[in-house]
Amino acid sequence: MENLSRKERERRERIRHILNVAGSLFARRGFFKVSMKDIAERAEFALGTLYGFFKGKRQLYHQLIQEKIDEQIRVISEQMASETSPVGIVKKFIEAKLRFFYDNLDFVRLYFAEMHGPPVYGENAHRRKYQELLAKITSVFEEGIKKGEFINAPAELLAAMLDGQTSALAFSWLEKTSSESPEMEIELAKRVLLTGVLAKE
Amino acid sequence: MENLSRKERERRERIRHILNVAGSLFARRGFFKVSMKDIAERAEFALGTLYGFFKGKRQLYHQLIQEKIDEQIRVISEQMASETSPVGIVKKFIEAKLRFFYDNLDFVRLYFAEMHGPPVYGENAHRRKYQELLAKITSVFEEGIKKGEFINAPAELLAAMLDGQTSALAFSWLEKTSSESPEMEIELAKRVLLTGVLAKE
Amino acid sequence: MENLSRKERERRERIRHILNVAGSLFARRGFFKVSMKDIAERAEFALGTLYGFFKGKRQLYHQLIQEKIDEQIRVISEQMASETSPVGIVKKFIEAKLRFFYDNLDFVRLYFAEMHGPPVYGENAHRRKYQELLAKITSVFEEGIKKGEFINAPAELLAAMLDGQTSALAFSWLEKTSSESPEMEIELAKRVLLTGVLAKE
Amino acid sequence: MENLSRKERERRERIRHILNVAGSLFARRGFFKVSMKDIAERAEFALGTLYGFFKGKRQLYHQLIQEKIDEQIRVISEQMASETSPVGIVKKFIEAKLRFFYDNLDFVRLYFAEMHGPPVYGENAHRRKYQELLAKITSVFEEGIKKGEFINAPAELLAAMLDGQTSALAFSWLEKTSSESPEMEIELAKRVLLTGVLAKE
DNA sequence: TATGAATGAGAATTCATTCAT
DNA sequence: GATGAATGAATTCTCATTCAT
Repeated sequence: MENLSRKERERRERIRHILNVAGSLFARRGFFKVSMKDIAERAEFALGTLYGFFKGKRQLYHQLIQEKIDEQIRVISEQMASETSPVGIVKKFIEAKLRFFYDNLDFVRLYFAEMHGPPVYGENAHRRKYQELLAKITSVFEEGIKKGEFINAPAELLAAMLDGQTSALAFSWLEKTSSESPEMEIELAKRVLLTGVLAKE
Repeated sequence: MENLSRKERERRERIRHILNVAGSLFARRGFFKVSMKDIAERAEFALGTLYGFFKGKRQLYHQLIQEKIDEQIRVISEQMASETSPVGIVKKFIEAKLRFFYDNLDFVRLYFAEMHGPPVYGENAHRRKYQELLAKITSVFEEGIKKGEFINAPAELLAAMLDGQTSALAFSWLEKTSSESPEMEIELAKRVLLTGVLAKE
Repeated sequence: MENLSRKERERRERIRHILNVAGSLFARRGFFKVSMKDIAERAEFALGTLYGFFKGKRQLYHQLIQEKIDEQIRVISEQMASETSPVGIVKKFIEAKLRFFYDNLDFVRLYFAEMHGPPVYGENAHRRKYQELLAKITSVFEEGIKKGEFINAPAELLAAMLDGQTSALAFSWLEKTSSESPEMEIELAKRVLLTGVLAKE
Repeated sequence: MENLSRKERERRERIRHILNVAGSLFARRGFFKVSMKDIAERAEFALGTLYGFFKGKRQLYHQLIQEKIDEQIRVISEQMASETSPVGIVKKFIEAKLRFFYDNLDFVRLYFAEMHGPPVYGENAHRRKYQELLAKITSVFEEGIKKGEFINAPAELLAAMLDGQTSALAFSWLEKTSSESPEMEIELAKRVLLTGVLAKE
């Protein structure tokens, strides 16, 4: 994995650099309000140079989202795999998702735009990928329901609510001055999802 | 309020018609993939005519979102006002929000794009308005916490989670074949928010 | 055919005007050395305006060639139809082709570029059309050979030679100061084709 | 002429190789649809390396055409020099030109593009060179006319027709499955030029 | 008021050429 | 010399907006 020539290493660094710059711009302004010239200027490359790294604007954007979503799914899936009980898995999902978003705040808006916004292009490969993760959560809920751990309700709605709840917490970080760590939100999300907001009398 | 000349009434009808057409297009394709010509054709007006009704594309979009969000906020606020206890108000919020989205499915995507996506233009007056509603919910939670009805937790996070949870349910309607009524989702949202997903042994 | 609104008539005039301007530029500089901006400037329209008349540069060029070649084929075919004997038809072809080129000197270079040059785009619909005309000439030669009017030789080669000979005469007009009329060339072409260049002793 | 260092010999071989590759590409796609990168890839050199051999794309193309046309003119002129009578010289021209094109089919299209198409660049040195050859043919016709061998007609038109006729035959090879040898076309061209297509009764 | 042709600024992309390695 | 990454000018095409009819 490290048998890369200096050339190749530098190339990857540059691609990484451009993707970071582009990600930050896309997150702030959205796909259509960012021009290739904008990206080139911020990345300190000439306009034409970008086309040596990426086939075009679409592909650049695609790759950017792809990599992050893949990473997100991988990280979350790994965490979930460390647990066996449905409740445990769901807790891990909350933990992993919030931690990932906390470490990738720029990505939060891109994620929302791509998952919930109008399609940037015809493609929606990313949505499908993430929905596979949600499908996994759905089956975890199904199993939990069967085992009597969870209330009897449509599992895919439970999964959607879980996802919406955690996303909303991540989104709140964008608008407020961010806290030191995501721990509080993680604990809160677990607690509210599992036992609700009602105080037990 | 009805002392309107025929001319004026017709004008409003046309504006309404154009906004509906535009809303449907924006929801499907997003602001930047819809041209004024598209809107004009679908609305069966000439391109230039749109500029007699709206100052420009921005303003048209702005007004479209504005009206819907205002209506949404008004409807939800009214419902909430019919209750007095914090728990009751929160339940009403869930009911009203989901019902509104259910009746305005086109608006769900616009809402997501506008609230969570990158700003279409510099403006974000709408977000602020909706956040006032969330602020209201936040203070409801605060009151509920003080009264011992809700668990002790940052109220604005509880509000965010509530909002995310309900939005996720609305969003699920976009992707699945829609059900006959939003009742099931309303009940589920209330139950999960209040008492969580854990089955009581 | 004349029930055209003023609007429509003006539109056609403008299209005609642009095609003329473009034809002159393409003839002088070739497809790739003429930009849409060049055409717009010469036609005294704004760049974007061209796209209201033509789908794009390809289509503009395509239409330009198409119309001229269609007209050329129509004119030549009509003339040929006025004769019945193979020799008479071939003479008419020479007359009509040279006269057409004489009246459309700009088109001569476009014709050469399109018929003999590398394909401007994948398309070669024009070539095929003209080759249908050549095929007609070929069968005229075949008939003439059968009737004993023409020497016994591959008819398609006779057709090719006839075509090359006349094209060369038309091409000579581009480089020299043009003569008053094409009559001399027409007579010469007929004579040389039919009886050759050798003086009878 | 052979006192060349190995270095210099290799250099010339490489130039030859690149010119061949480029000629094949230009013939197929035309000057503007072939990029230096295309040529470099096909020639298995790095892009920048081409600029060590040629000043630029123009010059490469220029040299390619130049060499071929020079060779063609040289070969044809040599053949023509072996005869003394005007008729004999004209026959030799036909023979030599057709044979040259038959042996250099790739060149046929380049020749047409360069001689009859719009100028690739401002230059037309090649046309002038070839026209010197045609001028030679013209004076051969003039002499033949004076001697009573040829019909009395503008000699430069006779030369043009001869050239057009032979070119058309060469061009026919591009579109049909090529024959084994150019002999038939050579004999046909001579016969038709000299005595026409009419059968003698 | 309604129309839609005209405008031109702005965006993506290509490619000949240069130059540091 | 050879390499190919970097450059940026040039080109095609789109579309919000204006304005004469």
